[in-house]
Amino acid sequence: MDILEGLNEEQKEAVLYFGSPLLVLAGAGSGKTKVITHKIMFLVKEVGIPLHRILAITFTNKAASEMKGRVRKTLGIDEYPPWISTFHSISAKILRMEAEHIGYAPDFIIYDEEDSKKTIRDVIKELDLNTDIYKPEKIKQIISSIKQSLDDTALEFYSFTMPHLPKIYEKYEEHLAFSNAMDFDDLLLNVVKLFKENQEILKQWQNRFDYILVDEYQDTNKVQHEILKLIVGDRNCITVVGDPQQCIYTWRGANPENILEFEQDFPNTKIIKLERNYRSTEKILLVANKVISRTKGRWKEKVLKLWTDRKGGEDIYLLKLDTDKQESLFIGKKIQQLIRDEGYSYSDFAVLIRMSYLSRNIEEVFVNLRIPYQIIGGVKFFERAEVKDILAYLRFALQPKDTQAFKRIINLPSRGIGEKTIQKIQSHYESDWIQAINDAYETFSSKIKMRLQEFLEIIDTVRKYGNKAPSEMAKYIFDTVNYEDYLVSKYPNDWEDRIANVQELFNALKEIEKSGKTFLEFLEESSLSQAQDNLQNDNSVKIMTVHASKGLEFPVVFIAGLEDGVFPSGRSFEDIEQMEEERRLFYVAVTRAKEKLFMTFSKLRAGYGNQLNETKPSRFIQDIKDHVKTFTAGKKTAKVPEKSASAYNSSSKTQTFNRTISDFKVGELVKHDVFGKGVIKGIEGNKAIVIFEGVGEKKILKDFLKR
DNA sequence: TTTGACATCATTTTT
DNA sequence: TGATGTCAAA
Repeated sequence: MDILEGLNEEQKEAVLYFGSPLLVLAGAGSGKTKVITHKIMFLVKEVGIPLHRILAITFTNKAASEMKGRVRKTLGIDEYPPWISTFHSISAKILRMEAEHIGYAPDFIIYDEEDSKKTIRDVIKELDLNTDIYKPEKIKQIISSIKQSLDDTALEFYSFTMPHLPKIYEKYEEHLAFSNAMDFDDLLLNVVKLFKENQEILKQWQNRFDYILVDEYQDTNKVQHEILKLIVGDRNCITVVGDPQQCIYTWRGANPENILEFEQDFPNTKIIKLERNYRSTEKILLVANKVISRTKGRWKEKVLKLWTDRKGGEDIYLLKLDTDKQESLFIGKKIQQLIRDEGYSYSDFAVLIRMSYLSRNIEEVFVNLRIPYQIIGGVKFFERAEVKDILAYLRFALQPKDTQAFKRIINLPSRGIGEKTIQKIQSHYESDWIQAINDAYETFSSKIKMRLQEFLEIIDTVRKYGNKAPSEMAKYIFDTVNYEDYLVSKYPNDWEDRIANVQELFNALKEIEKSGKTFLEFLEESSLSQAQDNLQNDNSVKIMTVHASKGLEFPVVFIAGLEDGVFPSGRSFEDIEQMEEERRLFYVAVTRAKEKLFMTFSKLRAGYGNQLNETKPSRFIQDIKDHVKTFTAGKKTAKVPEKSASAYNSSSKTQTFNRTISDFKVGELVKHDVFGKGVIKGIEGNKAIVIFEGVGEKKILKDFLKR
């Protein structure tokens, strides 16, 4: 395959540019991943850089593995490129190799969000502080933002209201250290520390890579930026690709301005803009451009303006519904209708939402309508309590320093070991929890001794075989602790689903035995797994948060819940910066659509419990209302332009759905609103197989055929 | 000391 | 809805 095949002028320029740092400002759907893949080809084939000396950083694991596959295929090689990965995975890889230099054992454990929060809660309790002032959630956020920004002024700032904050921070770090654990932020931060404190090691890592590429650069934070700066050094070997308008992770330390300041850190930066969009219709892009042109950001003049030569396109609809149930129902029915009428399949659709809990209604309706769907995001597989429980046993056996794993399982299922016993054990802690139990052992009553003995025996067995046969050990744990009974009594409503999840965990563990991966590698992968990683290419409608939709595209997109307080989120009301991010988020949502775009909002929406609350339409609607067809479902209201409402009604296929029709015969000539003329090839129940002129064969509900 | 029943609370987005 | 905190009984 030719390196420049199928690329436009700007893309070619970006691929071939070499000699100084390159910043590619690439709008949504402008082919930025393509540019990166082709650039890797160029570097290997033309510049002569060995593939394993190229470091390519993507935003998701899924993007990484897709890129790996593509590079492998286009270069016609067998092995997978080793250094295409996410920031977090690469950092973990580096830290495993260099752990000793920063005072960690190489088998450190990665604490997920829940583990970290629990650790902070423990610390706050230990220090006997008031949890109304010292809220674990908030404190986790503060610590996280400090670690992400390499700047501890926030510590001072919040110390006015929380004088013990520095103490909590310090204790939290201590806890992590003695658990031989790192939180997500540490994975990045420790790489910076490692490189800054060990010039020799930094040099070695610089020497490992001849070129560095970064995708989705707009969502990198300060630490990630720092890692890049360190690895690149004073060489000219970096290309970053991104779009400030798609920066949606400022709450994780990213900043749309970072990308614009790239030039300052990397002198002689060449900038190439990709504004030609290959994804969406002109009408969709018009709305997208409208949304983002209202931005108040300082970098307003640098906004990319997307254009396409896919002129026209289908109208974009904005629907107002009475209740959230109706909203879901509309979406479901519309999907079915488009499948029937226009030959779409389930996998062509995505429903985008601002918050994961909005998926519940939609899910319910889809179940009723028998629409196959997949929810991406929400509670992830490895975050499910039952999965974490079993994994915690394995984790603890592997790493008996792991405090959160220990606390999770020591009394699960209940074996009569409560808070006091744990405290006593903790007071004997020196090297790890097993040692602590043994040292505290003699102080306990015979009953507790027995229980601890049982626990230690389980752990001992798992320790012996855990690495070789993790799936066997998972089953062993499941049986020995009567985990099934525990699930049944704790979750009388959905224990079956939960057992199925455990079953799935067994399978996943079996897989690693086959693939030759270690259990530690598996653990690492699972803790760094992302929402998109589970995305399957099956024939189902995808329901996901806008965040999870980053980088994806779909022929038909629904954006649900366009209400003030939902989208934009109520949390963003007082903060201009946050509101700007909501706007960018909306922009990302709109630009996922290739052909059709529907936006919906509901007058009433259920909050927690099941209480219906009145809503206000999203303020973003104001910006786009001239470019979309608005209508109200059900009753017409005065506010809706007469024309639009009637336009919908006349074009609404659902209205014509119940026509009674006499039977068609094979060979009969028919007409269809969308596909035009055709001839019936066969009949299957209420559907007909029709060959349409210039369209081909389609299965169509007879109701939609005319003679 | 531990457990389980009950009340109360809050919900963005995620590596 | 579900997760967490509080309190009295075992």
